Amino acid sequence: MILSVASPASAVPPPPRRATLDEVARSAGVSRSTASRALSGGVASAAAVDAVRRATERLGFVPNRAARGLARQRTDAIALVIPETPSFIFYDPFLAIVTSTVSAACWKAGLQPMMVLMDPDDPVHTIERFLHLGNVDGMIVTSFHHNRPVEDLLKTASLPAVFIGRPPSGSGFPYVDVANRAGARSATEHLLGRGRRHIACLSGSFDMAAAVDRRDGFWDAHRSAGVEPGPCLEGAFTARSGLILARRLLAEHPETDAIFAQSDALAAGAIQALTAAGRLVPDDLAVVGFDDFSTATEVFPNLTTVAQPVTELAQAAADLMIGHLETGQWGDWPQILPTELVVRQSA
Amino acid sequence: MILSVASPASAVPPPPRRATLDEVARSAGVSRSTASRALSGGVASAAAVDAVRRATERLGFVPNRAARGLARQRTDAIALVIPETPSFIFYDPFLAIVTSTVSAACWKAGLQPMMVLMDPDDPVHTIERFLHLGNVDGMIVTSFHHNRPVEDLLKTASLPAVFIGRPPSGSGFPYVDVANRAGARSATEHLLGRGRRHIACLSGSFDMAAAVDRRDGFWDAHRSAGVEPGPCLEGAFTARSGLILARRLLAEHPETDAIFAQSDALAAGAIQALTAAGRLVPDDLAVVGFDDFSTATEVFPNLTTVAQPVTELAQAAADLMIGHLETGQWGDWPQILPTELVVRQSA
DNA sequence: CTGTTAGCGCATTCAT
DNA sequence: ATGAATGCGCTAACAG
Repeated sequence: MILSVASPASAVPPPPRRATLDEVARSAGVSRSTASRALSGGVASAAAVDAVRRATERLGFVPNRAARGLARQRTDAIALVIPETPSFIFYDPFLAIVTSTVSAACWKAGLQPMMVLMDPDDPVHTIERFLHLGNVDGMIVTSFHHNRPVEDLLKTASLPAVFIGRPPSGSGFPYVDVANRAGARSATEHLLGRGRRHIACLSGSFDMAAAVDRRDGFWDAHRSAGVEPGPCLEGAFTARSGLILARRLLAEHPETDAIFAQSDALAAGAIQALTAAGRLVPDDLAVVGFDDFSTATEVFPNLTTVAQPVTELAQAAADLMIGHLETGQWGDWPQILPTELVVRQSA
Repeated sequence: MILSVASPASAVPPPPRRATLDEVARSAGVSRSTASRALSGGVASAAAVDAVRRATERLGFVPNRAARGLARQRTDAIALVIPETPSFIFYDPFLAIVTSTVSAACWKAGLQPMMVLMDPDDPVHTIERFLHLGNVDGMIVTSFHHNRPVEDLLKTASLPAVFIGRPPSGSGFPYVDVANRAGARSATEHLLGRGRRHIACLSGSFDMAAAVDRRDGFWDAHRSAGVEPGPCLEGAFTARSGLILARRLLAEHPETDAIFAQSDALAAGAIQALTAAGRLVPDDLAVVGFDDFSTATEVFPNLTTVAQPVTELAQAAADLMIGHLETGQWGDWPQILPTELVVRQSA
């Protein structure tokens, strides 16, 4: 009786040590190499494959990643590099979508995604060491700001890399992007089509390619229409920035009758400033955003905005990377995905 | 000449193969084990440490993670498990903050964070195999819905785990959480203090502990004040849900003069519905949210809301996990972090 | 304090 | 088609 108290049947779980390939092989009555082949699709008799498969299930075998990596000289892991200060990452739906999409794609392909947050101001020593052969097989870089040290670091990593968003020209990195310029142009044309003639542009930081491209699209539309473009105010892609820039705009350019904001967050901030100043949207000032994230339908009035296919973008980047890892070749790039103007209430 | 064309000096980059510990040791004139100790802080003479350090820099040595993991029987990686459908993850600032905070904390501690997105509806076979000894040393679980299969899966993983947010009662997992109940209570009390007597609650799904706790706090405040609580409508923590629930509320409970929304997104959706219906916020209906994410200051009127310290929460979870990995012991838990009511315009 | 000796778990030659 | 042998790069006893 005492014994059963000291060690009831349910008290001692089976030792948590995992089964090894060796044990599977023995249990299946084959050699380790045969077991290895059977599991990884090498040559093996049907009988062997079956026996190994059953032993695998019986023992709950799951291959050890480190061991496999050591032997195969690859990690089956890829880094998702985001050179951005954490405080921004928090509030950026773009990065959230990219992160989860890339993650899902990697898992599906048997790769492990690793998020590498990389504060540009930090001593990036840890990450520098990490981004080297032996830790990951490749990297996907997004939210890249023009920044020489970081660019050099990525280059010396001598790892296959693909960028989400146009990389610094001449860097030669494969990349995918959305049609920022065309999208901005269509947004601006929409405004012009509604008879607006004093359109301002609220821009993200010009150290990012997206901000530059969208500004150029804004200018393109004006040039084609023969209309003088309004001012282009540079800030960040945030609501706070939108608030501040819009206030400045009202003060310095009171004739403005429309705003092209380079992000939904910028637009939301701008609308807030306008509303607070007693201006009606879209009557007094029309506003169009860029992104079509959830903010677009959370603000009032709902945002007319340029929808960008972020999920597809991230998927394309992942596919490019995965393809390269599997074939050693790069697929077609750059892939430029189309945007679409979504007309709601704000313009 | 032909030879030089076939292999110009600049065409063949130095073999990208990394230096190994062996080479470092040889270059430093010591044995491999001494080099190993010197690098990982074991016993070694100052001279040896110095020689190894220099050789390391000279050769650009970076230790191979897989090899180290194999030898030490630990991976120095932890999983951040998010059992949530991707479509939701996209738009949840809570998860974004948790993700980046946990990531940063892990990197700092020399651990590699791995985001494990886990669609509850998927055949989770891949992940099931992943969450086992040999792939990660532990896991941090967040955004947990009551879901038996997933709970069982996490348990059978027999991995150290810590939850962000109260886990299913009786599960025994260490966890950290915010004071949801007290926070909801203070929000409701604020509304009562402004003379509101018909307060409704817009709730997230009750399969999440946070929704239940916040509802209880809503009731607590009413009970203490001797006021009959208004209806509690269940939905999700999203803006879309807020829109729908608020419409229903207006139709079914027209006497309502205030809303406690269990998230900022819910509040934003509700405000939109109210505005569309011609109700003034906060005059006709006061609204208070929960979270204090960026939405709170992006909507108009700005949200009075219960701020929750998500960064600290995530940090606490990471610390708990890291501490366990280092000492084998669990630190104090549960840690319940305080919330704070932030009064703005909406109530 | 240091070098020698064994593995860690798996993939992959090479024979058979 | 299969098994035996070898090695991936590192850590951890173990003697010295």
